[in-house]
Amino acid sequence: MDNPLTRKLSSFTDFSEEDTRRLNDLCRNTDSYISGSDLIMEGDRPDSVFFLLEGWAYRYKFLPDGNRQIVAYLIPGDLCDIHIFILKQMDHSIGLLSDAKVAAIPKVDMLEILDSHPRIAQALLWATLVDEAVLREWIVNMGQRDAFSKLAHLFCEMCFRMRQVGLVHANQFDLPLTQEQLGDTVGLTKVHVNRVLQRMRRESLISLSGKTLVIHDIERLEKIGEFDSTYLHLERRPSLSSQSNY
Amino acid sequence: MDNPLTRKLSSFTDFSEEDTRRLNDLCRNTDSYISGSDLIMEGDRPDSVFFLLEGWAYRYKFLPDGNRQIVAYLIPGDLCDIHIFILKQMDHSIGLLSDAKVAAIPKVDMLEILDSHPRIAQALLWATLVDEAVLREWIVNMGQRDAFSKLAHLFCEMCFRMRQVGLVHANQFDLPLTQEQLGDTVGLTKVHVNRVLQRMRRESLISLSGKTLVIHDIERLEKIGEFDSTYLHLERRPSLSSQSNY
DNA sequence: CGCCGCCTTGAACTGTATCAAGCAAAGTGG
DNA sequence: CCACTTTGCTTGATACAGTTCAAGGCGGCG
Repeated sequence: MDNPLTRKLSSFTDFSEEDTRRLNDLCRNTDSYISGSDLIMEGDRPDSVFFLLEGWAYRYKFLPDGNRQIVAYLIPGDLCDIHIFILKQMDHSIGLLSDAKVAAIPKVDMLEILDSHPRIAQALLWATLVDEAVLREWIVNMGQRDAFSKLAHLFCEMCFRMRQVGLVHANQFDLPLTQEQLGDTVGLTKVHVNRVLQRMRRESLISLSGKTLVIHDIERLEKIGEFDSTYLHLERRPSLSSQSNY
Repeated sequence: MDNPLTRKLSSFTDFSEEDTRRLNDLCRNTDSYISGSDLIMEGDRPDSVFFLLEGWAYRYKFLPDGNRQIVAYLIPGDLCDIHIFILKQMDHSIGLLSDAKVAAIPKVDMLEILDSHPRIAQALLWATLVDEAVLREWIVNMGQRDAFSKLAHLFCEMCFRMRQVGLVHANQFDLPLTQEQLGDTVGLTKVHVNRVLQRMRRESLISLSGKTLVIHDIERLEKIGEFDSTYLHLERRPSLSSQSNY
């Protein structure tokens, strides 16, 4: 019942009994993967949609010079490309940052659900639109903020997203990233990330050790990162009636 | 007939007579806007989908300090958020970079087409997935490349996109941007953009004056920008049969 | 004509990268 | 269970890409 997909999508709409049952069915058959493995590689043409139930994953691209850029994080409740079957091939890879539990939903099942459960279809569409909004906000982050603000913003975003799926307790949550990966996310070197983190600790903003982040002063962190959560579209829309599933 | 939407979407699929006619109908009623005006503002909840027929537009966000980040360019053939009616409000604004001709497609018409013309629906979905891929590539651009490569990459991307809609002739096309706007796109100051452009001119890579960009050596520019067009998904998929419209 | 937006140039400054080394914790294999 | 390796974190010194500030020029437009 209490699965992260249902939980996440519920912040967009209320599901019928039937909807909820269908969503839970989807998550019945799961596979376990170990940290560090890749779910999908650039160039692949997957025939299932992967849906993350436990653990963290990330989208990334490699560059000719061996550098890597992380372009998104996936946390429990997130889907890897609902409509991947439209494009010819993946233009990026998806790797796992922790051991993970994943449900692979065959294309046909996916299509059937999208057809027969408009409310679910709409909620999934909402989720992909939010993903897009997150990409835009990352561009803002990389283009306009200094190192300190960049990381502050990232931490705020992950806190909000993790909270949405019930994985934050007392402003504390899993963040299974190395400092180098943080750097590859916001376009900094690991050395500089290290120094920024130290400053954050010194200023009693956060604690980060092992794979756990504790945010001590979220208001201040939001201010520093110029974080405004509206782009996450967490609030319910006023009315959902009379909406097509597109 | 020869309208940029049809032309763009044709690079994804072949339309039937009926599809083409419907697409052309959409572009029958157009509005003209002048350069500098805003099509949609952050916070709006538009009830039409705007579709750009002539001219350039851009998505942008303002920051508390007054800085601006450009998060996308829209060129003829591009749509502003097909499914905007899913989200509660716009999380960014869309402004015009030149005088423009725009078709406003009422929500109901949009929904009707999506329902009754699966091939069009699929093509539009393809277009939004490409938009998303472009966002990811921009993140890579901002995170991993130096000023010279950033601008080289941007110019290559715009050249490919403009070519797709038939607006490039002899490697020359409209680029109605100030140096400051270029800077707001890739996260540089206008001063530095200026110096980079001068270097590009000195090295006979481009000419840029007025609002026209000429690329003299696209191969070299691609190499400098590490540009690889696969993320634009310009190639046809092998088979389009037996696909749902999702 | 005179103003204003945009481009250009120069000089000084700084945030972040680079390079290099050391250290601690966690695996790994014998 | 201990040596060994690996991986991630930390620190310092130095270098430079890109910023900031400031001023001048030029072309288009009211």
